[in-house]
Amino acid sequence: MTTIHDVARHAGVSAATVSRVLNGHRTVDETLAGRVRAAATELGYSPNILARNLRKSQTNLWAVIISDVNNPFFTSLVRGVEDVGQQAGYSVLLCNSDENPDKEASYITAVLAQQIAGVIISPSSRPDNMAQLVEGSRAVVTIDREVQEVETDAVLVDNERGAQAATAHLIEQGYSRIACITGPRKVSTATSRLRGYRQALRDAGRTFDTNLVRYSDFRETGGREAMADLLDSGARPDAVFATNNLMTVGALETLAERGLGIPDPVGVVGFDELPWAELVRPSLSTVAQPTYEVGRTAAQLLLKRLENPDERFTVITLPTTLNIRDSSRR
Amino acid sequence: MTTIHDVARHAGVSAATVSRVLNGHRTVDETLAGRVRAAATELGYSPNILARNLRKSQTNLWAVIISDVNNPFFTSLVRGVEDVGQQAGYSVLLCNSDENPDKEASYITAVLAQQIAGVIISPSSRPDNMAQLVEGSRAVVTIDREVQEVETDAVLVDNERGAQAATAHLIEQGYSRIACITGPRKVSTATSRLRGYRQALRDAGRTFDTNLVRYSDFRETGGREAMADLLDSGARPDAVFATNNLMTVGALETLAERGLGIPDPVGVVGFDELPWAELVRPSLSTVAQPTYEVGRTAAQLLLKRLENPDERFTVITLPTTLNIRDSSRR
DNA sequence: CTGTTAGCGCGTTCAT
DNA sequence: ATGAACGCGCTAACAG
Repeated sequence: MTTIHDVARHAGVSAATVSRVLNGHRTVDETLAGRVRAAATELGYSPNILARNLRKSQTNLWAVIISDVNNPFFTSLVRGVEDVGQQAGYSVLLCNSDENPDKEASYITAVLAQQIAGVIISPSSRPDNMAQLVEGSRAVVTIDREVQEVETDAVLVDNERGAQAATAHLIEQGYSRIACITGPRKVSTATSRLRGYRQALRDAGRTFDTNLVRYSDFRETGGREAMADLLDSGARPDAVFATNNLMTVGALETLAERGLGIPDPVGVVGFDELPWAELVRPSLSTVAQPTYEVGRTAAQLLLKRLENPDERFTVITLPTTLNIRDSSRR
Repeated sequence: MTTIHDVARHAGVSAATVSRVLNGHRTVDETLAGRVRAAATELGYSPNILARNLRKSQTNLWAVIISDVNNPFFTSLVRGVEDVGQQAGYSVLLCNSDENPDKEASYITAVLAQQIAGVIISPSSRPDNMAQLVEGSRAVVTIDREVQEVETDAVLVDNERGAQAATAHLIEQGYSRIACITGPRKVSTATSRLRGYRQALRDAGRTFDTNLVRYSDFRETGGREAMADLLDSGARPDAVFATNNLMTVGALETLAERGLGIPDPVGVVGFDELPWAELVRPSLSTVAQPTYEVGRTAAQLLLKRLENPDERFTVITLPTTLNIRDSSRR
């Protein structure tokens, strides 16, 4: 392994000068700099990242803490992050919190111990985790979900408006008893989307009926059970708006089991795109999020924050798109 | 930040002793060890991983280099790796080579520079990348695809037998002109699965017709185009076996566009499970791989290799399962 | 069994 | 503008 000293000796300068050249400090004479660069390539020198990390008390790593790697929403997002990070010389650590605040907490501890340069997180329901992360980390960008208690840069999507559009569309198609399966009460995406649903009902002069609302867990099983409960409870829904992709899948499964047709007698719109929404029969209407863009944007915010730690926080809200397909069209 | 010296002073011992206690070297007197542990917790000491990394010339990181983060096959696998790695104190870096050997090469360089402890890789078609990785890295486990030129621990699935079962099933359902859409000629999964297809035809006394075979790229678009080409070429397939999930999706899209019914007039079986194969209509027959298990097993092999670098290489082949659903049953 | 000593390779003072 | 010297925090070799 060739070190900075080998290069220095070979170029006839000091190690300090080599370091300066290699880090682009422009206070070095051009001829010397040339000699250093020549020596470096000749010896096949590449810097020891571990030594640099220790010296700077910082890695060139980013962490992305998400709640489910198997959810295509997150993988596409991770890819956006990775493309930007890679470009800027960062590697991306993937942390899968599994919607479990304890697992999240343990990842946060690990991230702090590793002296990760920047963190992108879709926070779980426990605000003190976030507080600890923000406290101990130099750069944090929140994605997907808002956390009231802690201020950070953030990239969100317009959940309320998306949910409203979805619900309004169901109303406009003539559905009258529209149910909503939403996520945990403490997760902002669940409440925003529920708010949008409620707003659409209000706009149409409908009453908001809590019998038609279920709080679930953003998972497939949860969606399945919520749908079953809606059907069994006497609420008699003729349409359902599910506030994430996995719960939509669960709801579809229940409807299929019960032999209920889609879009008649029951219409369905989901939040989040499914990867092969066109292949599902009937094809599935969804509120699509710009997932890759969310990742890219978050990564760009992270880069900015690392360059300029004292700037004011930025919150970017990206729009959703309503994709009307067969499951809600009658 | 409290260091090992602070703890040493507080416990009235030397820094070396503290280090020994914290790393479980059992040559320390129990009373001293107790004092050290007490001092450590009292001071809220946590070791500086960056310093340890430099000293040991090794990180506590694993890298997983895969060809497509958006493919559910890989995300489930990554999760298996992560669950094991996390347990053993490793964090997992996700590297997305995108089926692009250049991207793969650049990740390999990065991995070597970072002094990553262990690497799990689904290799692209360029063997010298693998050679370089194995040369410079202390522990490498190959997954999914074989590489002839380089020997490593490996976790594979029984591709040939899986493909054979799928094809035999189509034959048994009475399909007579069974096409195969497979992957790149240089990727072992593509050739093994093609071999299984061929074997099943031979077993049934059918002739192998190259007009019914297409080499594609394991992607959705590739599958779509290959299917279109099969239909347009005059090969008149009445069934198709596609050798990965994304190409299966592509093939289904083409069939839908052309208004061709499934399973009649065209039967379909895919390799790899689709996340919501049951929701696709008609539901999709597949050869399922134990993806999570592949990840777990690879991670366990990696742990073993790190503990015992000089053992002989292990190659584990896991079985597949044929899930017969509606797309191939007539 | 424990303490002393000596780096790991780098970036950054502080002199010159 | 350049070099000498120092230390980031830890672990491993050696000595006792």
